[in-house]
Amino acid sequence: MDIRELHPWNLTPAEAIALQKELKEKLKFRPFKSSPRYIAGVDISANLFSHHVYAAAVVWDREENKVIETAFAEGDALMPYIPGLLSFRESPFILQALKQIKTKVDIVLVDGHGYAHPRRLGIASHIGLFVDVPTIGCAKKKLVGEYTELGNEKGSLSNITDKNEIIGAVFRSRTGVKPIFISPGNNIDLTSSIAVIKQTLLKYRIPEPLREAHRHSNIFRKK
DNA sequence: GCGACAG
DNA sequence: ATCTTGTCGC
Repeated sequence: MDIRELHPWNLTPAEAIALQKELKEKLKFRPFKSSPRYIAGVDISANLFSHHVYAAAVVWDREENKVIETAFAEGDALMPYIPGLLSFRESPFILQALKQIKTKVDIVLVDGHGYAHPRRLGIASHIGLFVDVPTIGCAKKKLVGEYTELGNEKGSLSNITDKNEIIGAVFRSRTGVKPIFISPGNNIDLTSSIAVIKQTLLKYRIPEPLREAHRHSNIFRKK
C-alpha cells in the first residue's frame, strides 16, 4: 500500500513530543460506513531488552476468515520504549511492512492506542497520518484516562475519559477476560471503531487481525 | 514529591 | 515487549 513520507523519525524525545502536538491537529474523525472485508493488522515483536525489532503486517479476509497476505520488516529501533513515544520506536518498521502489502485493505488495526494518548497521538493515530485508509488503536492496557469498571460479561462497554474529553472505550471482548482498549486512529470515529473491532472478534480476547500479526511477528523473530 | 506508565 | 507448565476458577 502507499505510504506517505510525512517526516523523519530520528528525533530526540523532546522533538518527538513537539511533533506529536503538531501532528495531532491533522487528525480527522468521521463515521466509517460499511463492513470492511480486508482488514490489516500490524504488530512488533522483540527480544527482551533488545532494540532490534521485528514487524509484521497481515491482511485478514473477513469473508474467508483467514489471513490472505503477510509482509515483514526488521531493524534497530531509533528510540527506546518511552511511554507516550512508542510510535517513534515501532512505526518506521510497521510502515515498511505495510508498504509491501499488495491487497487493497479497507482499514488498519494497530496494537496500541490511537487518540487515547496524553497528547492524543498514539501509534495508531500517527500511522493513520501516513496511510490512506482509516486506522484503529486496540491496546491491552490503559495509557491515560479514567473509566468505570466493566461488567464481567462479554459486550460490557465504557468510555475512557481524560481532561473532560471522551478519548476511547474499554470493551470486554469475552466473558471473564481482561478488557481491551479501543480508540480511533485517524479517519474514523470512536463509534465506528468499536463497531469494526466487534466485527473482527472471533473467539478470543484480541481481534483476529491483531492476534495474527502478533503470531507472525513472533514466528519471524524466531526464524 | 508521588504515582502512573501502550509496547 | 518475552519466558513458560501446570493449575486454578467458572
